[in-house]
Amino acid sequence: MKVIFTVDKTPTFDVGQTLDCGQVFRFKAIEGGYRLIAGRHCADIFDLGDKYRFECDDAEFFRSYFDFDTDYASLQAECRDGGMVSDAIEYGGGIHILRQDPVETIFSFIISQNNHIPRIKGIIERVCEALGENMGDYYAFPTVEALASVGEEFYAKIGAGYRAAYLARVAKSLVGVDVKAWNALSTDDIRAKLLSLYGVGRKVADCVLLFGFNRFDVFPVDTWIKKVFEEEYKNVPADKMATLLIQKYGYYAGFVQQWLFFYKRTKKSFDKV
DNA sequence: AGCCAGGAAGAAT
DNA sequence: ATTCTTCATGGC
Repeated sequence: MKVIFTVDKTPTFDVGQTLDCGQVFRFKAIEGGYRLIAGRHCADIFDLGDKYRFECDDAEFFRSYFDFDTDYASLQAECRDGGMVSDAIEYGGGIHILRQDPVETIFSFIISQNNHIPRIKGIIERVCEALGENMGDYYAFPTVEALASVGEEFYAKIGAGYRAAYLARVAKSLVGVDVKAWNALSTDDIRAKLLSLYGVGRKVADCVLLFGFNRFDVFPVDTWIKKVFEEEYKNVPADKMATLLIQKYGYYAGFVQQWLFFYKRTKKSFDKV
């Protein structure tokens, strides 16, 4: 925890929005900002009003992780529709889509299924405390070997519920697999590999594609997104709905999904728009 | 107290 | 190929 750098707060970058839009779970509020843990790295991020001060162990890691090289302003300009998407961008335009580790996102989003965010965070934290390397004042996300060194009983004991069997089995099936190498494949081919993992369906696969592989021609459909489009696509199954929304929003579907998700989940007056 | 949570597997139809 | 049921647990 020795490297320090600052980043401007702009209309297209807000740390609070970026962390709270549901894409990442290992963060918490601290005095004056947030503590974020990603993989084996940690950053304390302080809100200085007009900028953010990052105190971390690896500046290059977090500069890449926060996706500062993407031009969000022109991205947003292309996505504005004068309607719902424009409103969502107006509300959550400070969101950046993080560049997370694929294996960490696989496990995190298996845990997330049919679950609450506070509980998801608790389960992930207990897994890291038990199996991750002690980095001093935090725990690294465990290696797949560590995750595979325990069985279903462990994951049940730390509160994963019926997802315990999924976690144990996926851990063992990923030992020795170079998941990052899947990046060379097409979005559809990566999705097929993800769907072959026990406990990974279309929704979790699309979250991993978006947050772990940074593929934006995906549209994860969950209960909140269903609410957004309930009139437009009523009685359409979630995975078919995802396909329709990808056709509708094209290459930027993933960004649109995040803006709409954040807007619907956090803005109470959304329905009156 | 009940209902719901960023779903998916397996069975039934 | 599509729909229904079940799954474990905590937060609200």
